[in-house]
Amino acid sequence: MEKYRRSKLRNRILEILRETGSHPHADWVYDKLKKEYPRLSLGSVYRNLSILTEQGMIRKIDFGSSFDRFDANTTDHYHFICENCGSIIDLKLPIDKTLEDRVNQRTNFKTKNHKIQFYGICENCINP
Amino acid sequence: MEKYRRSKLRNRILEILRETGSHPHADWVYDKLKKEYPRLSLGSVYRNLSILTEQGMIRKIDFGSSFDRFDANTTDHYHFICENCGSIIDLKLPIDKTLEDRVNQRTNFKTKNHKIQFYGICENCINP
DNA sequence: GTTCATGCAAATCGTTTGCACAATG
DNA sequence: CATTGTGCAAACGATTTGCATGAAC
Repeated sequence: MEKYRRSKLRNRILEILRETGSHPHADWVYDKLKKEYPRLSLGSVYRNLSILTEQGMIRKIDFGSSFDRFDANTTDHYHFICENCGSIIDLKLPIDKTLEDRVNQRTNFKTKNHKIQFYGICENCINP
Repeated sequence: MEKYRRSKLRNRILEILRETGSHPHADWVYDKLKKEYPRLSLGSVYRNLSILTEQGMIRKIDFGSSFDRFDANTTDHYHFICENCGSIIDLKLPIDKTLEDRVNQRTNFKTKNHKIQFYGICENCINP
């Protein structure tokens, strides 16, 4: 009971994504494959990216929600995102700047800042 | 040389955002204020949220880029985001599960996972 | 041959923008 | 009065979807 058939295009999209170290947009994939598949449509790229994501072959980089959220707490803080109810909660945890040191020691990047999101189940959803 | 005048609506939006601990969408703010301002338009909400963000009174919670990005590396890893060229780079840094312990100790949440994004300047942009 | 994948174009949806009028200073 | 804020509706841009045709099995 396979849900999806084999598709050359889908395999190729996965290949392309694996070859590049970057984290491209659908558009970039489309441009990259347009020469190879002159009749390629952007819709098919989106469809296949979504199937590959569902299959766990690739990941979408985002916060889960597709639209903008705003936060009146402008001091630096980490976020907890409840996987059940979707709410985002500010954490009182102190900011750990040593994490940035770890990056600076192991790479040639200059890190200035970082954000953390924790995922799990919030208090309200554990004890309703 | 003030850039913006005082606006009752904008003050009210800021108030609403400060009152709630959550991190609402524009839509939620709109619904919340619709009774108070029956002629309110969603456009004005967006405009004011954007002004408040520019003024540093509130923050937008996002990755900076407005469209979806995909990652063929499905093993857990942290990301480095270059503030100059915008590229997102996978880090080889080990995942630090003790961070989740810190959350679990101080809250009643059950944390299962976390993501980190580091922001700064990448190697290529430091030495072009 | 039946079912899923594709190209194409139209639809969708969150967000932005142009305009005429109201509010601010 | 000069300029910014607002409501309204239209525009925008990334993504999704419906439909007819082509590929997979």
